[in-house]
Amino acid sequence: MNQNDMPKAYEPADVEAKWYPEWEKRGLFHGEPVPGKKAYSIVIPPPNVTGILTMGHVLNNTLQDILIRWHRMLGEEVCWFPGTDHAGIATESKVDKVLREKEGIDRRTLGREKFIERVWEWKKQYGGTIIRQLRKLGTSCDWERERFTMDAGLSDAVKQVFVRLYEKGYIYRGTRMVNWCPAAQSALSDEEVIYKETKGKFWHFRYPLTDGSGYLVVATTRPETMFGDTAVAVNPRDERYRHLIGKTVHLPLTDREIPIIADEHADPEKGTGCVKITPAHDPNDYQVGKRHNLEFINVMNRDGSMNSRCGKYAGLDRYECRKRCVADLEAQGLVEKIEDIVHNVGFSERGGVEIETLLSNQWFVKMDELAKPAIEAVKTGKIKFYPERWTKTYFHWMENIQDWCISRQIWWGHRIPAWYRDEEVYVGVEPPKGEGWHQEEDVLDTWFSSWLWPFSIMGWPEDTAEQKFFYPTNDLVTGPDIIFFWVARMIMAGYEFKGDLPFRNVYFTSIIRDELGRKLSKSLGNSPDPLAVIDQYGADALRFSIVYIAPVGMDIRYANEKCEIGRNFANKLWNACRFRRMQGPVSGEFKALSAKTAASLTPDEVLILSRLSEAVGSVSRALTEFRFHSAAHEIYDLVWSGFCDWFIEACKPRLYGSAEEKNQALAVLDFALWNLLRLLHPFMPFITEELAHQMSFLADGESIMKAPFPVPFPEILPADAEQLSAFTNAKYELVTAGRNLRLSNGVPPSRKAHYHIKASGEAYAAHLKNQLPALLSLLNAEEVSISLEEYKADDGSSAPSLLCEAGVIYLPLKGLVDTAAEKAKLEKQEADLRKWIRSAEGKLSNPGFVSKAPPAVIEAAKKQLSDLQEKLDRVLEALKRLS
RNA sequence: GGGCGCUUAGCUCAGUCGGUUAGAGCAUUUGCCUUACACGCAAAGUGUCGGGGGUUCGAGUCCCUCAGCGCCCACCA
Repeated sequence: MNQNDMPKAYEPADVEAKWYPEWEKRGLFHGEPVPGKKAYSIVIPPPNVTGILTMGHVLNNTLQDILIRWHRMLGEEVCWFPGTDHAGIATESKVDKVLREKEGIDRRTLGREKFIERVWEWKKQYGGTIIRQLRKLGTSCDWERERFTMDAGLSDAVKQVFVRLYEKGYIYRGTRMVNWCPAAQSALSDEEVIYKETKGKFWHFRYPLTDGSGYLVVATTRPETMFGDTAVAVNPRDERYRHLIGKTVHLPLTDREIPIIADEHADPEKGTGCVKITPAHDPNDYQVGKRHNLEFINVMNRDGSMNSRCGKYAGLDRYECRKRCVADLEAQGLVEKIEDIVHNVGFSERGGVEIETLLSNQWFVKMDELAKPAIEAVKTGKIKFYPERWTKTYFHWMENIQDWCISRQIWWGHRIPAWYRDEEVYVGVEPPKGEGWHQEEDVLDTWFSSWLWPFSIMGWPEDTAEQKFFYPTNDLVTGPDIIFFWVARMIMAGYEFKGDLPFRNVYFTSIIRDELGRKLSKSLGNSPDPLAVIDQYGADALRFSIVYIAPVGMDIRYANEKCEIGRNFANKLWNACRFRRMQGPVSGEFKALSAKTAASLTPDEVLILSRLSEAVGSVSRALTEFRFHSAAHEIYDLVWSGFCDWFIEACKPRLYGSAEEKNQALAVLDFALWNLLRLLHPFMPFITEELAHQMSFLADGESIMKAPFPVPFPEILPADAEQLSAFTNAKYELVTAGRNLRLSNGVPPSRKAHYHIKASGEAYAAHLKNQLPALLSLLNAEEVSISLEEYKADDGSSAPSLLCEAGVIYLPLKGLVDTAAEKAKLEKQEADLRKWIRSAEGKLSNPGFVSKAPPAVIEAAKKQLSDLQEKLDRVLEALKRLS
């Protein structure tokens, strides 16, 4: 091993390409049921099989990998179950689009069977993209257990669940108002509709009374639905219209007469107070229609065009129809006025088009009974949410839960296991015996397989060792946007089918936005490609940066340049190790310091080891509480500031000193580095593995993945560690002051300086004298004299000085000193001190404080005041000397 | 309309149980290629903790209130 074989800068690409296949080859990601051993498991939120890696996935999977790697190092039997989701509508439209563009075939001309074959082909060829990309990130999923929601086993689980719920009476088929997506030509669940503020018109139309006595004015945003109107409603208490109740109006553009009815639904404050009732196309009108026994007229085709009930408008697209209706009504003088309004309009989450609410025959799941244990689990804290506030969102939804529309009029998905023959309906896992049965054409909502994921992935409904050992899983990491779609439903499914919760903790990640706070989206072009970022900065850099910048429980503002944090940090760590290697081979004490070394620790060593031991504890605590970001900050600060800036610099003279000093310094460096690498490994897996080998902490064939996670080591530290650390910090404060003096007085860095320190007391003086080599090195000084006396120059020249906890540091200067600047600096110190003294005195003279504050706080305040006064005296002395 | 969150340095954010003089990174200024690192080192400046009120010996932190911003749910006449 020689010092030249580590490049000056860390080069991630080769290191990542080397280690990932190695880890996988050695089976380090694999988890196996080991009865008696502590289990730790996570199921991945399965990305869409059509998906490509986004920054959202990066965050999500990095956090999961941190947890997984951490627990693996804790010696638990760990398994991270990966896989992908068949994503019904998304995949179907994706493949449909590809077929149309590349081959000019429509899925309908292809037919159901052929089309599904093509989707499978497409899935085989392109479906693994996101899984390959996840490997680049370093995720340690158990790839041997990769599953797909349409795998045979998972499809069995879906059928089982459907049949069980049907037999329990929780699944039913019925004609109800549903959300209809004209693009997908399928029903959607309520959760798949997103409402957007949209500019629209509020048209006021005249509906003539059939008795010729005038007209009513109804206001609507959807003129084209008027062909489905079967009444006009007014509020029974509305004086303006009471006399019209029971009469009829002529529905314009048709030859129909419809009644004027009284119903509370009509709001006198809204519009004109008269509402057209379209029971087949509006949820409220549907209720009104039921109350008044109105006719339900569906006026639309599956694709959103108008049907034969619309007379000459039949076949027109809904928007075209709207235009023509308005024009024709205008021509007939039936338009009273047109207002501009902004209102919320529902769009299909996937298709991006305006949805229709319409009456349709669909399959539903009754949810209220399923919700009960799931609500209870979160209420009692058996399942915990982080951040906790998401429980409110959860409870609100769960306590107002609606039946779930699970049927979809598409082809790609789990076909509903129901068969029809004439009026008979058969529901079962296997098709019915006998002739004449045909299976339900509809497939199930994608989430109907996702909600079973935590146990279907482990082989349910078979009774498997995996379920016994790994179920319930421990933690779930996912975005808050799918709390209803997925999290809530998994909890319900867990209790219903396994009789137990699916996971104990749910960590909701931040949502990633761009630098301006906008959501990342393809159309805005502000969606960075994680693979390009990995190429540029390295996977570890991306992982670390995104955790480092993720604010707790809030959205992340991400920009690629922020990956410099992680890249620079990786480089810093790399060079710290490179420096260490230049000093010679690894010592035998990296795993545990010898008693001899521990007994002769220098104050600098005591400080860094104390900090390290504490950091190990607080990083572990932070991870337990899912405070990833504070763990990352802690490690970053420890490595950069504590270890590199101070400790390495302070130990340099010892490395060039006696053999005994050098060996001790190396032992401590190695011990600290081996702890740091393991502490950091869950966050930056590649570089830590590489360095552990570069440093020979590990032999060939070993991996840091299986090395024990560090534990605090207070037993190594001396009894007076705290005091020694305080002295050392005070020493560093003097160094900073000395450097300040040098810079502000223009002493070039190339020149070795001379300093004098007037120590604050015997204890400080002894400590500083004892630490002279480190002081000289840190100050880049030739000489530092230490005494209890202030500095006096033989030739009468003066010396600027700065006041610190441990004493006053002087930088004697031959020749001219900028006394004005010196004086100004001292005067500022004086002013600050007086301000703080006033505040301290004020506090101590407050009778309330003295009588009510805890004694320790009062003592601290007294000590602070006397320290401040002492410092002020010294500043005043210096000022006197100057004038 | 209901709920949740945010507002701290130029920017992005920490700030634990209410307790010394409110911190970090980036950016800025100054000096440095000092033999691990210029993806670096050293030093410096920067605050009405959104406004107002209250509780308390003591409030960035707890309570009330107002304002601005964001998100979720409900609401398509």
